[in-house]
Formats: sequence, C-alpha cells, structure tokens
Amino acid sequence: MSEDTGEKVVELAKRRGYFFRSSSAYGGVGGFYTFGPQGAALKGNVEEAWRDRFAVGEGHMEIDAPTIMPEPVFEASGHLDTFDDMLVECPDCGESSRADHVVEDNTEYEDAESLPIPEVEEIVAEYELSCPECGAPLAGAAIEEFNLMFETQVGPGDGQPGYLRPETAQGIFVEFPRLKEYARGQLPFGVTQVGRAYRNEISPRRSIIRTREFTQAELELFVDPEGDGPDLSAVEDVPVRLYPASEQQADEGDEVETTVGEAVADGTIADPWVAYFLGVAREWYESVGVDMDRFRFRQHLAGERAHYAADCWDAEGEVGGNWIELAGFAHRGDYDLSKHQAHSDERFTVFRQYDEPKTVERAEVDPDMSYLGPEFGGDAGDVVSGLEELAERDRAAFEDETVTVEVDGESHEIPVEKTGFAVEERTESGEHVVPHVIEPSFGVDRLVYTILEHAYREDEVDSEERTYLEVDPEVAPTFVGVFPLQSDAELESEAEGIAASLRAEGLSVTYDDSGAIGRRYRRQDEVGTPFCVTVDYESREDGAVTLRERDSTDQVRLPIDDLPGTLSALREGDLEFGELSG
RNA sequence: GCGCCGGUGGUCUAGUGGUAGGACCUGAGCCUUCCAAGCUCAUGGCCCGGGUUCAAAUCCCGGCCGGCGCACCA
Repeated sequence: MSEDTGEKVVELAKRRGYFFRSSSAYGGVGGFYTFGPQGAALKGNVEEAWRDRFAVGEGHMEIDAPTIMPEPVFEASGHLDTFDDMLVECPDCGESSRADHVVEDNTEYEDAESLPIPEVEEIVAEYELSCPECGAPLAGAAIEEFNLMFETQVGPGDGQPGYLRPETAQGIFVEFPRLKEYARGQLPFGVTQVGRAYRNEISPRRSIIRTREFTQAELELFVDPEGDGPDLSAVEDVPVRLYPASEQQADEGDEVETTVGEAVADGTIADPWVAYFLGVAREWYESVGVDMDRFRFRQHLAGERAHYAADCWDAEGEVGGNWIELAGFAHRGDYDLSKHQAHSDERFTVFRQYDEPKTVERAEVDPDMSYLGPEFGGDAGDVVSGLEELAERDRAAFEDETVTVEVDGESHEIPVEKTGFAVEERTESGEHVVPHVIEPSFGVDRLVYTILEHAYREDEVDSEERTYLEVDPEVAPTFVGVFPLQSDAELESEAEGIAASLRAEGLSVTYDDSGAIGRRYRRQDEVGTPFCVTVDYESREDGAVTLRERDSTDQVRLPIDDLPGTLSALREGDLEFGELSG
C-alpha cells in the first residue's frame, strides 16, 4: 500500500473514533493517545483474542499486577542501571553522545555507566575527551541523565521512590515465589499479563506506534533448564517467513520462506520453545487480520540483543513501507529470576526431585565462630563465606594445618581445626533450580495500528469511491449496523427492535436512521463494520430482512428469526457469508 | 535532546498586515422501496504566550504539538 496510507489511516482513526492525541484541549502532550469508542473496542477484542490463544489456549494463568513498583525491584531487574543513559551534547556540532561510551572508549575505565555523573564529567575534562562526531573538546559540557522510567513517590513527603513499570514482565517475575506455589512447584508453567507499561521516550513517533504509555501482552513461560520441550508437532507445518541474522549481514541476504519444522531441523531457529511460539504467533496474527504478505520474523543481531537474551526473534509487520516490531520472542535464560534470587530473600527457584535420591560426598565447613569472631572482627562473615566457597572448590586446601583464605585481596591464615572442615556423605533427593524463561512479548497498540493499516481499502461501488476497513469479524469493534430502509415510523420501530434483540445476543450493534441508505452503508464500511441489516416494507409480510456484507457489498435475504444465530456464527468464523444462499 | 518543515471549523484545505472562504462531514426539513443523488436551512475555525504595529491568523521571538532526519529504543 502506498506510503500515504498511513496518513489516511491516522486521519480516519481521528475522525471515526479509533485513536487520537490525548489532552489536545490543552495543547496535547507527546506520546500519549486516547483510544476512542471504536479503537477501545478493537483493542479490547484483540486482547481478548490474545487471551484465548496464549493464556486459555495454552493452559496458562493470567495475573494483573500493579503498574507502580518500588525501587528495589528495578535495582534487581537491572532497569535502574541500564535505563539511565548519560548523554553529553557537543557544544560545537550539537551531536548527542553517550558520555559513558565516550569515556569507556578512550580511557581505562570500563564501567563508566555506573559512575556518578559529576565524576564522569571530571573524567571527560581530565582526559580532554572530544566529541566522537566532530572532534571538538567536550570538557565543561554538561552531562544529562535520561531516565527512561517514570519516577514517582509512594506515600507523602519523601516517601519511598517508585517507578512505573517499563515492561509488564517484572510484575510477573517479582511474584514468582507465590506463583510457583500456585503452580504446585511444577514446571513448566506460564503466566500472562495484559497491561500498561511506561517509558519516558526521548522521542515518541508515528502516532500509536511509539508512545510513552502503551499496552503489552506478555507471556512468561517458566521451564526446566534441562528438558520441558514444546510439542513442536502442533506447529511444524506452519509456514513462516524468516529473516535470520546471517541473511541480514550477508550482502545479498534475503528472507527465507520455510516452515517451523524445517527451521528447527536446519538450526535456523536454535531454541525449540522460541520456534514453537513463532508458529503459534504467526497463526494468531493471521487470525486477527495481519496481512501475511507484510509479516515476517526477524532474528536479532548479536549487538542488538538485550543483555539477558541468548537468542531473540521479533515478529515484524510492514506499515508505511517500514518494518515495525510487533512482538519479541526471547529466551531469557535464568537472567530475571537469578537477579531477583540474588536481591531478594525469597526463593526464585523450584525444587526438582531426582528420579532416584543421590548419595553425594560434600565438603563442608562448620567454622568455630568463637575463634573467628574475635580474630577477624567485622571481617569474620566474609571469611566464613570464603571458607565455604573454598571447601566446595578445592578440598586440597584443607589438607595442611592451616588454610589460606583471600578476603578483599588480603590473605588470612586459619587453623583447619577451627574451620570444622569435613567431607560427608549425604543423600540428596533433588535440587533447587532456577527456571529458564521463554518470553513472547506482544505490543498491543502497534498491532491495532497494523491491523487498521492492513485492513485499509479503497475501491469503487457503482462508480462511486468507497473507503472501507476489512477488519476481521472476530475483532471488528462494531459488528453489525441495523437500518430502516427509509425514514418511516414503522420501519424504524421494527429496526430498533431487531437492534435490541441482536444486542441481547451479545453482539456490538449500531442503529442508524439518518439520511439515505447508501450513506449509512458507507459510514459503516469506513469504520469496518462487517455486516449491515436493513428492514424494508416487505419485512412485515415475509418476516425477512436484507443482510449486506461489507467487503463484497453483496446482499442476501434472511428470516428475522435466523439473524441472531447466523450473525453469531459469522462472528465466530463458523460460517462464511458466501455460504448463505441469496 | 538537536536539525529541517509545518500548525486555519469535526476532517481536508484556500488566503491576505485591516479579525476568514471552499469542500466533505454533522444536524433539521423536503424528496427517496437498497449503496456517499438532489434541494432548503443550520452548527462550527485562524495552537498558546510575548514582541513589532494604529491594526497580527498573517511579521519576529519563545513555548506546545505534529511529520521527517540524527541520536535513543535495556
């Protein structure tokens, strides 16, 4: 579709109540959009379809966590560090650069990101670092901090700092200890969440494609690191268009048409779980109306991958001539749970029982604190951890009279008899393992946009231009329009009665008796209403009405009594309009 | 955050230093037995603040918002 389709869709969205800029009465604020009546309904239907497939359909559980979480959560998750970008603006050419990168590239400092800003400014001055773009000196230029998380205060005064979650996932990870109890400690289990996330983007763009508040639908699947494979037979024949990293880097690289099964067999997709979800996702995207000719899976390049992801594929849709990310499928390993395990006192592990209990020899220490305490004072705790670690790693170290432990670069000699060193046989019935996480993460707003742009059509009916949205009946925000053929009290009341009965059936109905019939059809075409029912003068006599389909503008005559059942079947996809006899 | 361009009814758009016109939409009515027909009438607008000027929607500055490019996108 041409590039200005995007503009037409945005204009239509604004006019017909799909989405528009928020707070525009006050000048608006960048990166925030309101979904109007049609948009909210479409989005709700998309979310419901997602739940059907990824939560209910996979037998997973859905939760609903708060959008604000306390600071320690994000210390653990790594967001507090990695979300803080230090930008320095060149006084000469105006180019913004990552100050920490400039420092790391030109000095012996390795982790400049973790240094406080004044210190980085000093380093920049001291080393006379210059702008990577134009070479002008950066000394004296202010370093600004960009925190992509929205910060807030919980409680009055200087209450504890909290942050709006930058992804829904953390709400799941944080609650893992309780969720695993709910799952009775059995892997694999999946937890989903559909909700808002917030990022204070430097530059929100392109209507609802990149906003500061957006909706994610995420699934965190917790699997045993050894085992728990997916049932690939369910998706092995699903055709997929892949754009692997190797092809992206090749000179003449191209997308590859294959199937999930083949891609796993030939190693294109390394992880079977990721492959499984690519297959499920491709079928799901098609079912909600994404054009499969403008859809692909792209593998992340090595440098593009998040710090936690071993392998990652994105689902991409083409809109306005560009590919945008619709979903990410990442094998996150044990990154998230390990982080929380380390930062929190709770257990972010599950207990995996061995088939047979194992008898193992274990070297352990039971230090004599009445000796270590007085001897090492405040360092005693570190010494004990040193001993524990050493016993596990190197039993030979305890063979002499004394053992040497390094603590903070200092060597300490300890008599072995005071360490309580012993090698014992123990029976272990299992072990605590940190589950691995497979994360399919969907952006809902972008999907809504993609559905609209992929559904946008222009054609001619009786040599009159027509604009319509070919949205799938399953997600269409308004399902059926009901009209009297003309303004006539009897027809109107008949039509209103039908509208009421269809609403009672649970269908989303709009009633319209303004102007001419053709205008009303076009109005519904433009918002994407798939069907219209028209009551005419014969309806009284034959108890039938006209059902008109949006895409073809074809009409069939149906008994009024059949309407609820027929329309419900059309909605669910159990019936095609073409199967109805004219 | 930087650079370029832009901001006129609900939508699209014309326009000039002397406070604005069109089209579509919408509403009321007439007409109309299935696809934006016609006729009459009506509602509704110069992004915000400051400056220059007798006078600013128009010129200048700043802000806000948008599009594109750069940077960013864990």
